[in-house]
Amino acid sequence: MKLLPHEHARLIEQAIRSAQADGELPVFEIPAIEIRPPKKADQGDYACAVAMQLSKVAGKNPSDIASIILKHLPQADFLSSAEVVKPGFINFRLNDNWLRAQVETIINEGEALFQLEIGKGKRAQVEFVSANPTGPLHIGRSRGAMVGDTIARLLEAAGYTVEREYYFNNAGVQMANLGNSMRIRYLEALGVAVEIPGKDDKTFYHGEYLKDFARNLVTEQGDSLKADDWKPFKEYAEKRMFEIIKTTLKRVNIQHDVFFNENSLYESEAVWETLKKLEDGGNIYSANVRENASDEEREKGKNNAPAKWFRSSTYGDKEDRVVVKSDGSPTYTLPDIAYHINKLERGFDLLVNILGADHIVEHQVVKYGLQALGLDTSPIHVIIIQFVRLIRGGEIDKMSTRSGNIETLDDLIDQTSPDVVRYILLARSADSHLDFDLDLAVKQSNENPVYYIQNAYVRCAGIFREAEARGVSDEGADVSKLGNAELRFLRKALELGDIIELAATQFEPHRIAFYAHELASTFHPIYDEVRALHGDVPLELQKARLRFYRAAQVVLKRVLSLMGMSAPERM
RNA sequence: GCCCCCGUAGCUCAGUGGAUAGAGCGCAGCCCUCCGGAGGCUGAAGCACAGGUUCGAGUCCUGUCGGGGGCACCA
Repeated sequence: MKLLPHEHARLIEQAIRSAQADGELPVFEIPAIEIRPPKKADQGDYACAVAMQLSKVAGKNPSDIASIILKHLPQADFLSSAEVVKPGFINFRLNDNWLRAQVETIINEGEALFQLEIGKGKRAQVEFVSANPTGPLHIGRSRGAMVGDTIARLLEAAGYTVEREYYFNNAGVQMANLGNSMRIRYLEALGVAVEIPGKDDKTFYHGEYLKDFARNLVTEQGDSLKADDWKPFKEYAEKRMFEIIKTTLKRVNIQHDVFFNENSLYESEAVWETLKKLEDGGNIYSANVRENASDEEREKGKNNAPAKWFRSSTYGDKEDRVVVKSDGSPTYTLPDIAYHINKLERGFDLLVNILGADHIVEHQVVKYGLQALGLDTSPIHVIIIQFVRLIRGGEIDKMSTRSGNIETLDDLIDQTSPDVVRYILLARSADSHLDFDLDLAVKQSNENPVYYIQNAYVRCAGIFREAEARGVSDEGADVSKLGNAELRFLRKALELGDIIELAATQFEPHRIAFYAHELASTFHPIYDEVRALHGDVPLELQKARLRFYRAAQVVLKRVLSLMGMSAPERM
């Protein structure tokens, strides 16, 4: 299906070239031509402001330029008119018959509606969630989950072959803490007198889930692990936790293709090879404090054994970073650089990484590391997600996995629905903080935009149930009978391709969420106004309108599926 | 102190350097003898402040003020 802004832009470009060939416009380099629907319907269906931009290089006033462009504008089947307006806008109107014919095009394309070719033959990877399996997913992570999965869906729609990846750290301190916590719960479940660490002990995971695991483990293994250290407990808890996380994600339609664990970077020696490469490039030095440290830091670190520092300041960092601690173990940074090297080596054309706002600095350091190794970081795109605050009873509810007082994604789904959770977490720009008002999401779920959007689809489904009961079919319908109301919806429907393109290339999945709402709010008045099966409507018109609702249903379903939401047949 | 994000309607947020800045919730009214009410229509109400760039700024730049987050030999 055509992307109309590109089609219009091509016409204008041809017109400018033609005018230049005729000497009506001077020769200049033609800029990227932006076409978009104007804010007001009476300004046409698409508009172009290029004449204003060209005023200086062309040495003419915008209106004259626009008129010249118009004079040279080639014919196009989708256009009915083009006109020059005040300062120099060129406003286009779509041809109504062409628009009506799009009903059939939409139905034919079906679930592949606006399947684009931007990423044709290219492979993309989206890494998201990537939470360590130390507890159930909480709302903070969930936002990245919805954003990441929706970006993946949009990239697929843009033509990419997409892999969803989950990176987790099963080598670090947190996982050892998990093992220790599990071990304590296991001993507790056995009836051994163990001291349960207090709430302020940040090395202990207080969640109820570990108690459950412990009871299961006692059932499975009895007291045979009584004398073991944390390791088998970590293995057990990790495995169980992942089952839970995967199950939770599946509830909201998310499935990763690859689970990549940090351990494998140690097993393959990639971590140490990365260190070696950095050392070979002269990027590493050994010292007890960083070079250029302040007196205060120097004093504080003077008794430290030497650590290995990455001279990231060479690449623009404000200070150097430790990559190997004085005890010889690497910080998170080193395996993370190794991981990104691994990603780049896997040959993806596009690497999208969804991170929480607390990872900005870390990611910068990784990037400096890759640059130090002379790698091209241009395929990597990082999407920083701002925090989610849970609002309950008008109060801000701070979330932390380790406090035990967590609001999990599962809880949230239980209290609302997978579709509601997906939509609310998606319908916000990643740059904005998101206040998730739990009371509102639960109490007012009947007035939720999610239902408003889905109801548009449900209404189509209802019409077809009724049509079937009455024996009315849309086979062989004559879409030329469709009226202005239906045309309004079709115009909006044809913007879907532009939204997919924009959202996929800019990694802004919230755009599809807002579009979905706009599309629904275009639909509902029409549904009120355009009766398909009413007794007063002639049969041929009934068929044509049914055909229209068939197309509307296709568009609505496509939009819902791009957001990973269901398209229910009934409410 | 330094770094990142945000300041748009009473609240929560959209808005790609273009024309008269949009939605949801809330508020004030109105509409269902419909195949289909988790619906439709109308109204009140807004770009934090000050400079700058530009033919044109909510959008870009600088500063001020306000809110959130980050500044470990944690991950």
